[in-house]
Amino acid sequence: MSAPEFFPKLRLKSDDRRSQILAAALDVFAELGFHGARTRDLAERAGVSEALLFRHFATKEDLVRAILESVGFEERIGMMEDHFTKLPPREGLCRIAEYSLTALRDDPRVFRVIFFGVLEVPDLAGEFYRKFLSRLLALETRLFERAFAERGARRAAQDAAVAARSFHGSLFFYQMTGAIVRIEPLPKNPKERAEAIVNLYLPEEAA
Amino acid sequence: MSAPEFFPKLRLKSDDRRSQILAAALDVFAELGFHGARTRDLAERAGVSEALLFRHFATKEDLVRAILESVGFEERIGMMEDHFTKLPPREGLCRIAEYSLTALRDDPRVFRVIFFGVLEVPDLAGEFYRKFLSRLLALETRLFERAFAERGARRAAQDAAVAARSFHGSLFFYQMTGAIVRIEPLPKNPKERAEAIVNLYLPEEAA
DNA sequence: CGGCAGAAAGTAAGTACGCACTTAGCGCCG
DNA sequence: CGGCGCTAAGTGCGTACTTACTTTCTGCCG
Repeated sequence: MSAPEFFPKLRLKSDDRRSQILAAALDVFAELGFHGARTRDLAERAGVSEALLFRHFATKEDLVRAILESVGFEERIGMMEDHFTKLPPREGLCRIAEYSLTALRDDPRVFRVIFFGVLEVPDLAGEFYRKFLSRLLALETRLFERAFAERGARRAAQDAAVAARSFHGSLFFYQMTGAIVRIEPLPKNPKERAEAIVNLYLPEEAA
Repeated sequence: MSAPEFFPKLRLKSDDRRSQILAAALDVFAELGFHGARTRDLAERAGVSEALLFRHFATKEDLVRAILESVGFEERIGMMEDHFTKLPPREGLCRIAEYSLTALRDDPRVFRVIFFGVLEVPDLAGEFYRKFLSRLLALETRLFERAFAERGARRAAQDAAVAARSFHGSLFFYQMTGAIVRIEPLPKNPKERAEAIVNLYLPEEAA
């Protein structure tokens, strides 16, 4: 659990305190998971009393939800949909993979909180799928459809859906082992690895 | 939680009772997760008192460990290593995929317990990686190495490791969405889907 | 075949403690 | 001086695990 952060005990504006608590909570939830994190830990890490914590967030579950909200998935996925759809499909997929691997390297905490949340808070699983995963899968499926079409129409439409799921699973592997099991080392160079992964599905030489 | 099972209240031999408790626990842990399952639930489902439960398993954590033990991973993976290494690499990979998808369809509970255990019981993550995942990855890597070698030595050795991880991730996707999120439907025909997945990595026509 | 001792299977009723969440009130800033 | 930020000190409930005790089986001796 380490020492509580050493904030000078200032009086903060409500919003500032709120986001400071959120930041601390991201840390603690990532380390300990939802059930593992005690409200005491959360308050301590933020350098405030438990009472204040409950003034800002009615329940512990609300706090996780607020974290996931603050990450801004909706916008991020929207942005991906906007930008990557236009790209050549191969590149679109590279960008998705690179984006995922980079985010993972830069801050695995977010992935940990998601995994913990999805497993430990039953409602969150479906919510996450609806708001995020299903949209990403749809985007990936469209990209694969186009990629397959470009290389001769040998493949059925269903193949693109299967490819998208397998591809997304590949990214999953890194998220899971990098953020949760934490034994496999994360790829040093996300861009390079992203291309290597896409190459498995859409070999360059065949282009 | 549903009604407690309707076992006639027999006196059982220690070993029989033990495995009956294990069976019930598999059910409950799969439904509720490690923290979510109360020892009360576990006892109720098995139709015995909590005291008896603790006579058989010293702690709740021991009980999960015993479940994972009873699944017999060590033997299963050993068997895979023995049999699948000899096969043509493409077929070996198909069999691994098929095995995973079939097991998932037949009893997702096991996968749920693993996921929950790995996330909620920190020690279990490393343990699981060492005993199981790393060995499977090694097997898959060897198969990819051979497959790549057969099709002209264009690829570096590292590629096989990346391919194995991506491939395993693809299986992961189904385990995760099938067992945890439970929105995506599981593939109806595991064998067919297994081949479709392997095809993405090693297209038939190129053979 | 009793019958009886001792082990093994089982339980009802705790216990102690950890945890999410409250209450009642203090003091600083505008 | 009013209200906003903040806290010390609860509260009560849920839960993993125990204790102390009863019931049933088993094997052995006369």
